[in-house]
Amino acid sequence: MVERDLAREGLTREDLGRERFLERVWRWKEQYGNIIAEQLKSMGCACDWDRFVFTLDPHYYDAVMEAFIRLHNKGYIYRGTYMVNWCPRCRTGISDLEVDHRETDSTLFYLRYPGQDGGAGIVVATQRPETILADVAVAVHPDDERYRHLIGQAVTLPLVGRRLPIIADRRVQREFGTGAVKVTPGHDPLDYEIGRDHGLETLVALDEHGRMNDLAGRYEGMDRFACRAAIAEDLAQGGFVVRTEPYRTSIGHCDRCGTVLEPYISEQWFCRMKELAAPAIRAVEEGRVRFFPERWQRIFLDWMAEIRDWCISRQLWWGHRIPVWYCPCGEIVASKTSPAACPACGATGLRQDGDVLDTWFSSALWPIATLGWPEETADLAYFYPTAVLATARDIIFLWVARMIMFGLEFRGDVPFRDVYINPTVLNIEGRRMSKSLGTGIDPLAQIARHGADALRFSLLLRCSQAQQDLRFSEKMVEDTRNFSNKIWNAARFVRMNLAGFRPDPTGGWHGHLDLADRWIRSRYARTVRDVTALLDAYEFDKACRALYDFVWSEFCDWYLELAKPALSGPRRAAVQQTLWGVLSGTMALLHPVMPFITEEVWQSLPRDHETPSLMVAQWPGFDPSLVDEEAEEAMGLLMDLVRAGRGIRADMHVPPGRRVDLVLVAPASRHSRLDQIRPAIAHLVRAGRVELRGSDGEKPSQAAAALVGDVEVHIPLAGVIDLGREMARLEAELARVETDLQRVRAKLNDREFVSRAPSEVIEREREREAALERRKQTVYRRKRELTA
RNA sequence: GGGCGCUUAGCUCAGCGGUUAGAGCGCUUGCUUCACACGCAAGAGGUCGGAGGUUCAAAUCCUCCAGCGCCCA
Repeated sequence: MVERDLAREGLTREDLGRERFLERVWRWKEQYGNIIAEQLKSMGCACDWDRFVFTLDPHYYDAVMEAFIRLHNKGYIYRGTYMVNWCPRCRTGISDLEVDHRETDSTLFYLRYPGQDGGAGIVVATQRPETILADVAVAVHPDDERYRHLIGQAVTLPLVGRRLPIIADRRVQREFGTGAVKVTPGHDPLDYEIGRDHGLETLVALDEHGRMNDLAGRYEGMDRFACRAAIAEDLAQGGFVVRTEPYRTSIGHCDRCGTVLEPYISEQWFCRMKELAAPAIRAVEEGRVRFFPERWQRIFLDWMAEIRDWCISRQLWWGHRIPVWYCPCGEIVASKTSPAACPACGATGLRQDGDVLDTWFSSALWPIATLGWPEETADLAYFYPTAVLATARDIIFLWVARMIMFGLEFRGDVPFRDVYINPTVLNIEGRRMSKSLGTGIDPLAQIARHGADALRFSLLLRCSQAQQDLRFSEKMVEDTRNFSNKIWNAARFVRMNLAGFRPDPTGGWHGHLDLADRWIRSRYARTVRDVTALLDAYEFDKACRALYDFVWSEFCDWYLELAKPALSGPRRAAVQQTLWGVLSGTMALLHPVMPFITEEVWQSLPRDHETPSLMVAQWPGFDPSLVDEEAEEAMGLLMDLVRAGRGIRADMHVPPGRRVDLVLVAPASRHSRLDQIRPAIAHLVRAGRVELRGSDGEKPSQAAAALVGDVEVHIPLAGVIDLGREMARLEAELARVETDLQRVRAKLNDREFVSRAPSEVIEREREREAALERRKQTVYRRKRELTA
């Protein structure tokens, strides 16, 4: 960023000088460096802010130096002249991982290099014609019949006139272009190897800024792309261009500034990876580090198996300086502190290496350096290895892998047990969020508008392990803001009704409980169990959904409605106990997802004041004694009956305010249960009276009806009922039943099904058939009654 | 070129061998019902990307194809 600012001012870091440049970087860091930390705080992330450190802080800096020296002394760090990825804008080498490969449209030039003997010579293909200035040979595959006779001969380099030998090498791809390639060891990694193995000279035609150098003759000083155009033109003029064709290829760009990279020969520091990678691979294979979603493990291992040495030096001014000193006598000293004198010749004033370390080198030490390494601190003993790293997939190789390797190397143990890879947040069109594209969403603005809880919930609700991306828009935050609102209002209702209530210190779970209390406590217990297991498995979307459904569709929609009448009756205390217990516990379950509202609600409820905050409260435990199958079944019946009653009301256009009567017709065996839920049904359907009749008794006339299992729900609508409408309802129901019946019977008549399917599946189909048949008869009877 | 992920209601996604495929949003209808209109109630809406195959049974397993996205070379 600082470099970018300077560029805008027309300055370079050399113009400023090292000291003033660093001053500026620090100023920038002070100003903007904490933005992410502030965002995390706004989002309610419970980080250990007391241990907030920066990798250039003195202690951390020292740890980085220590790590370098140890690896250097082990022989894992070496220096050499190699071809690296060079960014001409940043003027630094970068590692393979920082190369951003982009599919790009280019042009492939077919160039004729005339034979030295005056013959036709050979045609080579290239998409970087400017690099011919550094050509030293032409190579063909030794088995290529087309060129075998030319091996050992020579051609003339167009525009330059240099003699180029024709050599044979198995690394030449026969299918590419003409099968003959120009060899440019100074500007291509493969050519570099070929040149080395054939003892060819390495010529370089570019400087570190990506401009043509003195080797380029009259092109000297031109930018590489301008030169490409100029040379293409000159080659065409000279008749050397046989043809050109459009070509789509992958071109490396600098991942921080987007500049097209050049393969460039320079002296760099490398870290050997083989020895460091082996224990990391073993740790993952043995499950000492686990990935969630699991598929990332494969990707990690595949990459680790083919790991290459890591270019760790950067020609930048900002960072951890490489702790190596050079003496004019040729001695090289690696030392954490500046050596007073050369150990070999005694000379003073040794010169430190000008390069700094790749930032990922210091980042790789994060899990240990933040805990005090290299000292054996109490923090290290207590916290290491940590439990889980949550991060993004694009950083698995850059950071996760290196933390694991360094953790094992320097501390002898993995840095974390689990690695959770979150989905990448995309905008609603499925595009990556990026500041420069303007596709980003500012979390602080979202928080200001809808609250941090809504932002967190809306994101976590979409953190499914099934997907590697998540599409996101402000509308989604708004939707969960509504959930926050729902929680808030439910809590308000509970608080309003808790006057005079004191929580039972024994938990109060076993007072005088009604069906609804037993049901919601049972559902709550299951939610505790499910959510706990889901969070343990990093299934955040499912945990969120379970909580959302429980709070909204069960607690609010049903329990609160049933609590209303009960609160003014003799069971008030038991209902209060349930309201309080379930709501408090639910707030605890929701706390990791929505820390602010849950804390607020929890604090506003009666509680024991020994626990100061929900943050440190006990996580709700699963109480199997609360699970009540019978209550859940009874409540299921109640809900179905209520929905049936409401459905009739809506279908028959009964005005919402109007009380109706309900007649439940059912076998005598169902009566005691129906009797139990009768008041609740009346309340929820807004019925005046709910009457119970036996199946063999008289059915109400002039009524609309629906069927729930073996219970008929009738709503007498004398004078109001629309016979045509009710008949249409019955016809529709009959059609549904008939199709289902046909489907079931087709199955049961299939001999293969009956002989091969498991008996419980067949039994279930038989029961279904019987139930559908009963239903059909009932509808027929209703039709007869209506027309009678 | 190799690998991975995705394709289910208008949108965003669950479901991943066995009842009539679900949710939220959006849509339709009705409702100021004393926690909540950022709400309540009732509804409409899907040949589960395509083609084969395995199976008594496929959205779910296998193969191929197409499209979208990501990673590596």
